[in-house]
Amino acid sequence: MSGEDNLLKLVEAEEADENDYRLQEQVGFILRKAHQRHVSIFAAHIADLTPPQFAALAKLHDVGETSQNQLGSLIAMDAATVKGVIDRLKARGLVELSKHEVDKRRLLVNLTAKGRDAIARLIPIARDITEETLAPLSAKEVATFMRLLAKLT
Amino acid sequence: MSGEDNLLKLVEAEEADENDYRLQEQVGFILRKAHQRHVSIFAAHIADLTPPQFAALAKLHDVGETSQNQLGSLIAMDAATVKGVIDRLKARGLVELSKHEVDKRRLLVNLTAKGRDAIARLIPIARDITEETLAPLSAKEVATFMRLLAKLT
DNA sequence: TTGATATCATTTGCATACGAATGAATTTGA
DNA sequence: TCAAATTCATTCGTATGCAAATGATATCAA
Repeated sequence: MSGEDNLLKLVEAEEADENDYRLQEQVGFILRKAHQRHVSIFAAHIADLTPPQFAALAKLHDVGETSQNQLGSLIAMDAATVKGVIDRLKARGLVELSKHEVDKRRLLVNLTAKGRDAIARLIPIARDITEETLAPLSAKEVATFMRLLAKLT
Repeated sequence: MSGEDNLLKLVEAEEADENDYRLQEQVGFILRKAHQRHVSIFAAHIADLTPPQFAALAKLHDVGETSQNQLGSLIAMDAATVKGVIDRLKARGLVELSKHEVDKRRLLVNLTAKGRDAIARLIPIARDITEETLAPLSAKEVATFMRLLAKLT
């Protein structure tokens, strides 16, 4: 085999490599689609709340009063994002805000009675949403998938 | 055991059920976090393009000229979203638009020379991004995870 | 004590993401 | 054929999501 042949093969290999890139098989692309599907299932069951809004209420229900930023870190939202979510929940009377007595930087967030009612009503529905999202998998597959997905975060 | 006891147990069971809801273990919540992590890894490797923009270029590189909506369906974006993405790629000279000669409703999208150069340069980096995203998993786990993730879409 | 750091929150700007409404062009079907 | 339905694209409104800049407060350290 000549040197030219080797060079040609090398070039072809590189080009094949590039032509071979399959977007549909990349983890980021599928992750984005899986997330979209989940959001769509969520919306079909809970029309008046988004997943981030639900997450904020569920976490407040779980831990009680917290500061806005602390809540954000508990539900994986940066300060700018959590502010918008909390503002909208406040506008709807589901949470209420107050100032921290000691640390004047902190903005405390609490569920209102209406917020507590809402989250109590929605949690059983949220279970259905989880179930429907995972419906394409068998019970065993669900366990495997959740274990591996958790490793990716 | 009295009837009151049974009723009490039932009520407690329901409340325990609700108190037991663990947001951090729900597939939607973890999916959102996994997606966030991927986007962050992507941004660390490719600063001047978002994942959706990259997806549009990669798909155009793959299939060649298509209509805007067709491209959207290939990369899982609705019409409103894909318009914004393509507008920004056009503004940067990475794609060009033209009207379909026969079907005057259609807006055709093509890579420019600059767009082709960009995607050719970025595809190897995109492979690194996929690899880093999946780095917490072993090779075997990657195969399992990708198989199950694909079943969810 | 006080100056440097760090934390909490807000604001701005940009980029998805999608429902709903609209308009133009095409296709279908009675 | 022609009215109804469909498709393609655009626009508007709302909601994440994040980087960067800013201001107020709190903490740390020399």
